[in-house]
Amino acid sequence: MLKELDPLLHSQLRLGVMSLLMNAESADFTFLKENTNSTAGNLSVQIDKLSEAGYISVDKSFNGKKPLTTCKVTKKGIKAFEEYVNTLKGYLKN
Amino acid sequence: MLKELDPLLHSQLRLGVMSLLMNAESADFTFLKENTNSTAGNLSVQIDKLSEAGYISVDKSFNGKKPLTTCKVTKKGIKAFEEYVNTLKGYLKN
DNA sequence: AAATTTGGTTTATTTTATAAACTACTTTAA
DNA sequence: TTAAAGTAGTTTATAAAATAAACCAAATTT
Repeated sequence: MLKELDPLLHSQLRLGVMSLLMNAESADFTFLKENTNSTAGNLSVQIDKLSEAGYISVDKSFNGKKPLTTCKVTKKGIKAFEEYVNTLKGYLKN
Repeated sequence: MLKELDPLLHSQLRLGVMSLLMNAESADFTFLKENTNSTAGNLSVQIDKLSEAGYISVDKSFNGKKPLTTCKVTKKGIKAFEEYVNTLKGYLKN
C-alpha cells in the first residue's frame, strides 16, 4: 500500500521552494522567484502556506529602501521534507 | 533553475497508479483502488486521464459476469515516468 | 425478496494553483 | 520635476484539479 504524500510538499512550486531552501542558508523572494520560474503572486501565496505550516520562517525587512523577504527552512520543514522524500521513494523504486 | 514536473504525473493518485503499473505486467481496477487507497470515483477519473494521455492502456472486459477493468503502462507511459523521476531528482538531491 | 456487495461512472463540490490586477515605493531619464 | 518604467511584493479573481457524493446495473447474501 502506497503511503500518503504530504500535500503541503506535493506541489511543484512549494516543493521547489523547499528544495532550494534545503540547499541554502536562506534565500530571498527574488532568488526563489527566478529559480522556480514562478510568478510573484503564486510564489507569495505558496510562501505563506509553507510559513503557516511552520516549514519555513519568513523575515520581511528592507534592503536600503527596497522590501526584502528572506526565507529559511525550519527544523520542522527539514523533517517534513525528509519524510516526503522517503515516502516518495516508495513510489519511485523499481 | 528547477525544471517543470509533468503535471500529469505530479498527482499523488496518478503517480501511484503509474508506480504500481511500472511494477506489474498489468493491474485491475480493484487492485489499484486497494493499493492506492483511493475512492472508486477518483480512481475512475484519473485512470481516464492517464489513458487519454496515452500513458496507460485500459481494457474493459468481463470476469464471468462482473466487469473487469485492466490497466497496463504503455511505452509512452514508461518514458514519461522515467523522465518525471529524473526531473524530480533535481528537486531532491542534497 | 429485501438488503448488501461489487465494480464501476457521472456529477457536484471543494481545494489548489495560477493569473491578473493592484499597491507602494524607487530609479531613470527627458 | 515629473512622467515612465522597474522592483518587490500582496490581494483578488479565475481556471484547473482532486475529491466526494450520488448514482447505476448486476450479483450475492440473509
